[in-house]
Parts: sequence; C-alpha cells; structure tokens
Amino acid sequence: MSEQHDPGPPAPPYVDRVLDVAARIPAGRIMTYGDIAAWLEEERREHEDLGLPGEPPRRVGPRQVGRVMALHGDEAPWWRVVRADGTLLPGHEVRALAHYHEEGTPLRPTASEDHVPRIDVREARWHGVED
DNA sequence: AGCTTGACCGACC
DNA sequence: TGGTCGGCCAAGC
Repeated sequence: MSEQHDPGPPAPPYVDRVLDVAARIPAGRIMTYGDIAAWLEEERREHEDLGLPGEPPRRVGPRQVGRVMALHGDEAPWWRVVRADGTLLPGHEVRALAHYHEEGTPLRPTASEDHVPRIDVREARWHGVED
C-alpha cells in the first residue's frame, strides 16, 4: 500500500522507544531524562544479541532523550518527563503545573510564595512496574 | 573531519 | 539554595 502522507525524514529507532517509555509513566508519577536513558540502556543490553550486524550500538544518553522530547514531546505525556533536579520545563511551567495539580504529583514545598514549585523527585519517581 | 549545540547529570564548592 | 565544571553523545553546520 502507498503512503497518503509523507512520513518526513526517517527518525532513528530510539525515538519510538523513548516515546513508548514516556507513555507508560502512570499519572501522578515522573521519570527523569536520565531514568529513561538508563531504562533503554538496560533494554539494549538484554537484546544485544539481536543487534543488526554492521550497525554500531547506539548509546542513548539523557541528552538524546531530551532531544526526542523536544521534537516529539507533544506525542506523549511530556510533563511526566522532567529534569533530575525537579525544576519545571522553562516556558511550560503553567501547563505542567496544571497537570501536576490534577494528577496529584508530589511537589516540594516552595520556599517563597511567588517562586515556581519543583517536583519532589524522590517521591514522584517511577521505577517501573511497582508503585 | 572538526566544532558547536542541546527539554542532561553528578560532583563539587 | 544556588552556581560552575567536566563529561556525555547524537545532530547540525
């Protein structure tokens, strides 16, 4: 069958895997860019025997996860992927905060009133299957 | 082929 | 609590 719409430039395979992991994060929980990178790295190690010959092993680091979210974040619950220090994504603080309030995401108590809150990463971090 | 740029991270001060 | 620094690695130029 023929494409009705040009899919655009070919995206590297890890893009879909990043978005997959992001989509699994439960409401009210978060993962850091580094968490997702580590998760994919573990997944890669499990299937290293399936690697295509001649294909260099692609290491996906936190910065690559960040790139994927920057380009395709709108296709996933982007507000559940945060920086390790829990600071909100610059430029999206208000929208993210609305989600956190609705989902009951653990936030750190703010020092002063007009300071933007931060995620309580220790509380909100999602490790996988467990709660 | 080399240099710069990121929705990053951890250590350190 | 907050700033700098070095390391990280794919992409872009």
